[in-house]
Amino acid sequence: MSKKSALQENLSYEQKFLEYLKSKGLRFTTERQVILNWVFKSHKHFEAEDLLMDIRQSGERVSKATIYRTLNLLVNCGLLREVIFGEKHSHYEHVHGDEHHDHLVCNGCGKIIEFTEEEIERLQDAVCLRYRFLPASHRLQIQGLCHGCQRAVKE
Amino acid sequence: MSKKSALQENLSYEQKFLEYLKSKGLRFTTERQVILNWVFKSHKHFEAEDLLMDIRQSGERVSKATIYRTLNLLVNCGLLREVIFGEKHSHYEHVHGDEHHDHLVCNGCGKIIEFTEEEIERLQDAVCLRYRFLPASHRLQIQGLCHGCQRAVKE
DNA sequence: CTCGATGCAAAGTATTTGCACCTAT
DNA sequence: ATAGGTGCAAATACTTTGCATCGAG
Repeated sequence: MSKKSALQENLSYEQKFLEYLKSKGLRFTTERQVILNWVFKSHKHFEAEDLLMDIRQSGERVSKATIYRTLNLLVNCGLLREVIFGEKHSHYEHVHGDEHHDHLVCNGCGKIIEFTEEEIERLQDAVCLRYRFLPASHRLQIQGLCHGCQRAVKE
Repeated sequence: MSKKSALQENLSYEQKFLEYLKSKGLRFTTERQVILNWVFKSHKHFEAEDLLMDIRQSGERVSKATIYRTLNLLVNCGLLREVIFGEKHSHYEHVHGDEHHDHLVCNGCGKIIEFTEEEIERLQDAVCLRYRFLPASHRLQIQGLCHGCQRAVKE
């Protein structure tokens, strides 16, 4: 299993999006191209507003409505996942193949730590089996204080 | 360990709320009394809107603003927990002592199945230890199809 | 050429807030 | 008496939608 280069990854995102659009009879517009590029330019979590700002600052121009419409498409085609961190607006992150991770959310500084724990995933499947439930996705997030913020509180 | 009667439980909720209010120099008003009664009248998950409707239909009168303000108090004093089911508005459920459960959410019929899995809780603590993270609360929810809805899809 | 896409502004939701009046303590 | 509380309506924050126009295939 060789690691894919950033370029290859980027191409595969575009590939996947193109296939999705074609399968639904939708079009690959300039705006969708621009948004796709920005979404996959960094690997951080982001919000619709962040994306809008970044694109505006770069000089390119896409309306807020189109941002929202396109983010929904990207979620539906499996390139993005919506992760909720307790705030009222949506946060998004990239989906990489089958890899799944969960989040530790610091109530102090807002930092988000990603972790994976195979055993928890396995136990979730066991729970689903027990209830004859067919899982499609899941979210696990633990809120608390990161190491740095614990020390800040003690002082 | 004897089971507490519904009456006893209800009293203990009121007790806890009263103590919380006193500790913060807040007042126990008629409106807060009414809301408290309705919140603990049933054991189901509910939303602010549900509560407002129920109270209005009963003939008692509390404004929407007061509902929201009081729900926040009840969350802060540990009597309610906010559970998020992917919708844009908040859902609440009762907190019973230390017992914690998580949710299976059916994308078909909206049914919510509660489950507890000690081992998952234990593994979460292990993860926190690994990252020197101090957990305060967590949410795990699995979305998918319940048994009934799986059959409906097959047909 | 045709139908889907875009931008804009208006409409929705869910929740919070400012303020004048009210009431528990 | 005096903070804190309440209702109301207006304000907010995020997201969706209607519609006239635009552009990809």
